[in-house]
Amino acid sequence: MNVFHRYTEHVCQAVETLVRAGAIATRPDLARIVVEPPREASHGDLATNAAMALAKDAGMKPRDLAEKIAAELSKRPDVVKADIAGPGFINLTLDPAVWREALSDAIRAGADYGRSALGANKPVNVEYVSANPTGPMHVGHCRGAVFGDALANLLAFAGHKVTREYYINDAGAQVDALARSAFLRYREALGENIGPIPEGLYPGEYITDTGTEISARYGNKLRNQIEAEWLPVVRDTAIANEMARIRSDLAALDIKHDVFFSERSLIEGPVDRVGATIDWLRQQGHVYEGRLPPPKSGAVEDWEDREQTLFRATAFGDDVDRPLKKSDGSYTYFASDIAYHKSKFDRGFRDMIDVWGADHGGYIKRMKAAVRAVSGGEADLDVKIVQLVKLMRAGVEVKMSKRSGEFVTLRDVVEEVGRDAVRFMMLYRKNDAVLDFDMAKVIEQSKDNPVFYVQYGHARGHSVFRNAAEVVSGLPQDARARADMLSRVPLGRLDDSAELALMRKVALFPRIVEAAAQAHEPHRVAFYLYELASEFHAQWTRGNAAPHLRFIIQDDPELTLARLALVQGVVTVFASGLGLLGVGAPEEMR
RNA sequence: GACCCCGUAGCUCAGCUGGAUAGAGCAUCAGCCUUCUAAGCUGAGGGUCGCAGGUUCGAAUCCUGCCGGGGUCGCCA
Repeated sequence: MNVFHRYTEHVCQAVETLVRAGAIATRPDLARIVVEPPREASHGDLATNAAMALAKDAGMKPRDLAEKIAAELSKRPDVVKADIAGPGFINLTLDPAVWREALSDAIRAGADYGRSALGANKPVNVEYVSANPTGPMHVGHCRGAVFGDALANLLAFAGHKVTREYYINDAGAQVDALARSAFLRYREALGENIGPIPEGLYPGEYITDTGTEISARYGNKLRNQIEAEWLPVVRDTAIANEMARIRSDLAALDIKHDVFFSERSLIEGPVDRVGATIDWLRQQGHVYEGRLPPPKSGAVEDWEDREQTLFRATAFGDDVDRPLKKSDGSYTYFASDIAYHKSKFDRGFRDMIDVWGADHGGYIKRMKAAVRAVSGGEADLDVKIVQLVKLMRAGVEVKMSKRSGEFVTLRDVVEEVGRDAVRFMMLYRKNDAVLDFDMAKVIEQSKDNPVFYVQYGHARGHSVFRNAAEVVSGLPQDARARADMLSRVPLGRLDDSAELALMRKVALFPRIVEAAAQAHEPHRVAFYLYELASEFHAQWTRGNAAPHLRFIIQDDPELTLARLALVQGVVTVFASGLGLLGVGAPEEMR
């Protein structure tokens, strides 16, 4: 159990004791109690808002209540001091042994340090990427991919049973356009001059592969067929090829999925699950035939007022009811998506997270409404929007144009700057804020580059281990053996204030993991790691001017061992935290 | 016109779901290398948290209304 949980319990116990003794008249609700690091280090080790949070329930003034709780907490042998400050904060100064023990615990836990049971093994479905299989992934897809992947890592680490899912949009007009584009390339492969690719089709060169493949497999056979005959054949091959390309792009970024879910399978499987879902909703009274007011955008020329099949989204918080069928009788994208989310519910997910690009923001309300409807209010959908990425090179924006097919692919970026830089920088920003991604800056080996700065912290720790072998003769080479040894060394000599601060920072990691998982915000881990790196580098450099603060003290193996334990704790957190982000933790910078 | 995001130091951004004197990096200025890698560190200056109300012991954080920037509003996905 982490330090913060433990002291939250101690505070609760103190309050319970006071209630039993009659010092507090009414039993307050303890859930609001927070134990956190104080704003300023000078305030002590931990701070709690307990007195302020409970004052109202207890019918007491915050500071009066604080006095009593503080007095109770002072009785603990590990509490050196319990001060009251400001409006009623209780600041605890702890015996440093608490932090030393926390450090030993961290080392002992190793790769599992920070792992939490918060999720109670509850299933959660995280859907991310879900790019159309109509072409290579471009940088725009990158952020959602990395975000979703890191969020899934984080939730798993925080004790959820995570399923990572990709929804393949392999039905609808876009993949038909892909098929037509591939058919042109097929004719081209057979020697025909196809001229320019018509408007509405995909001009990308990449489709020639599929054209060549089809010509090799079918020869002239498809050429004289009518579209209804060749289209499904060409489409299947084209989609398979594009999905293979996407999977390979994802692999380059180390993005993983457990389930690739085909939209087409919902419609063309053994049963029409979209139709079944609509029928089911109709039985529940959530689908009806009706008319809609025209769109407000004013840009719709072919608007046609007609009676159509509508989902009663307004009953679940949306602004208007939403169509489920197009005029040609086929399902709208939304209809499929409802069936898809119903499938998630039927597969046992009560917690769903969808990661979407900023351009889909207007779709959130209706999807949440749909999930409410198909789950009878039992399931919760959180939609995380990742904002645009502005691609830069040395401060100059890299312009991309969809029309000319001139866009920077995900693969280009990964090849230019590396997986680690892409992943870290995509996470070094809140998901709903626009992100500038400078390809020149992220490969810079300097403190201005957060990726490097954090990785260097990890490498620097290992550099200490390499150098320490001369002073500590018995220091094991093997990482596990070393950690095992360091988890047992006496830490009493770690008494420098900066060393204690580092120990506190290490002890904070589990709390960061839980908060980030709860908020669905992996960027918090990235920022935390940056702060940890900052403190670690600072402590290192202090050793320049003050040699007695160096990690390795030539004639003092005992002190050296204690400090190596501190380094081990820091390194453990770097490795663990970077692992959550899917960023490598190198032992040497080259 | 409606809905969604954003607005915090000159710049780029955090701010732990309502707590203390609002933080970090860059930039500026003043310092630190015969070292456990200076690929780094220390210190200083710099803010009416877009504006105006409200909720309460307490608001950058929650509510309402404005202002500015971006996105979306199609039988595209």
